[in-house]
Amino acid sequence: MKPRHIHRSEDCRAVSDILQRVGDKWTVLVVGKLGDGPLRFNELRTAVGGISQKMLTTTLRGLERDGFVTRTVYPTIPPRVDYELTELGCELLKPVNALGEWARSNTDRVNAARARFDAANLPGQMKPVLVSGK
Amino acid sequence: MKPRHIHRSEDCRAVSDILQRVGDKWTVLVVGKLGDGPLRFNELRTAVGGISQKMLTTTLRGLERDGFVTRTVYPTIPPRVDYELTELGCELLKPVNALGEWARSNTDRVNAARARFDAANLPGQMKPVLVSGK
DNA sequence: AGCTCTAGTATCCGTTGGATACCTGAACTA
DNA sequence: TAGTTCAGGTATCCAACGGATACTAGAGCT
Repeated sequence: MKPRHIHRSEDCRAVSDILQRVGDKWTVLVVGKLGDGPLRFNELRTAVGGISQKMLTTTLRGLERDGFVTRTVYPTIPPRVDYELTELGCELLKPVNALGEWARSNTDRVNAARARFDAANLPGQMKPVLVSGK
Repeated sequence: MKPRHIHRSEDCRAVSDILQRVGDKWTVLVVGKLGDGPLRFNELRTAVGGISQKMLTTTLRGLERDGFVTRTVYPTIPPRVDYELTELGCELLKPVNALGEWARSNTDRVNAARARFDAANLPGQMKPVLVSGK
C-alpha cells in the first residue's frame, strides 16, 4: 500500500478543524445571512429562523473567537448589538459558497442514494451477514 | 406552504445539510484517505488514526448511505471489506479540498484571532457588561 | 404596578461521541 | 482438545454536547 498523494495529517486535521466550526448546524446559515450586511441579534435570529437564543449566542461567540465576525455593543436601553462579517469571514464565504453550490446541484443524487440505501436496508429486515457485493 | 418565495433559504438548508454530513469530526479525514484509493476497514482505521471502531463504522455507513463510498464484502475467512470512493465522492472531494486549501492557508489567522479573543476574555476576569466610551 | 424591549444567562434533558467488551468462523498453535 | 488469532464489526455504558425552556437586567411606556 503506497500512497499516491502525500497527505500531511496535520493539514487534514486543520481542514477537519475548520469544517467542524463551519459544519455545525447553524454556522453557515448565520454567516450566510451576515454576508448580506451587518445584523442585530434578533434580526439574525428571525432571519435564520428556528434557532434558539442559546445556540445563536454560542454560534456567534465561536465565530467571533475565530475572527469571522465582529460584535459591537451600543450601551443603549434596550441594548443593541451588531454583528458583522470580518474580512476573514468574507473570504471564508467563498469556498463555503463553492461547497454550497456543489450541494445545491447534487442534493438530488444524494437523496436518491439515501432512498436506495434505505430501501435496501429496510428496518426489521433480515440482513445476510456475509454477502459478496457484486 | 410557500410556493412563490423560494428565497434561497431552502438552498441554505441544503448546504447546511451537506455540511453537517461533511463537517463532523471524522468524515473529511476518512474521505481524504479514501481519495488515494480503496482501503480496508482497519487500513482506514490506522490511516486516520485516533478513530474508534464504532465511529469509523458509523462514519462509513453514513457515507455509504449518501452514496459517497461503496462497501464491498469478500466472504473470506477472516472477512475482508473494501471501501472506495464513488464518483460522487470524488466530486465532493473537489470543493472540500478547496475549503481545505483555504483552511490550510488561514489557520494562522484563525489561531491568532483565537489567541486574541482568549487573551481578552481571561477566565475569571471581570467582564464589563455594558461599557463603551461612546 | 405591571408589561415591553433586547440580548443574553441558567437550567434541564435527550441525543451524540467515544472507550470498552464481546461476537463471528476458520485456521493455527499447544 | 482447548485456546488464540484474524477482520470487521455490534452491544453496552458513560461523559459531553446540542437544544428547548425559563429567567435576568434596566429603562420606558400604559
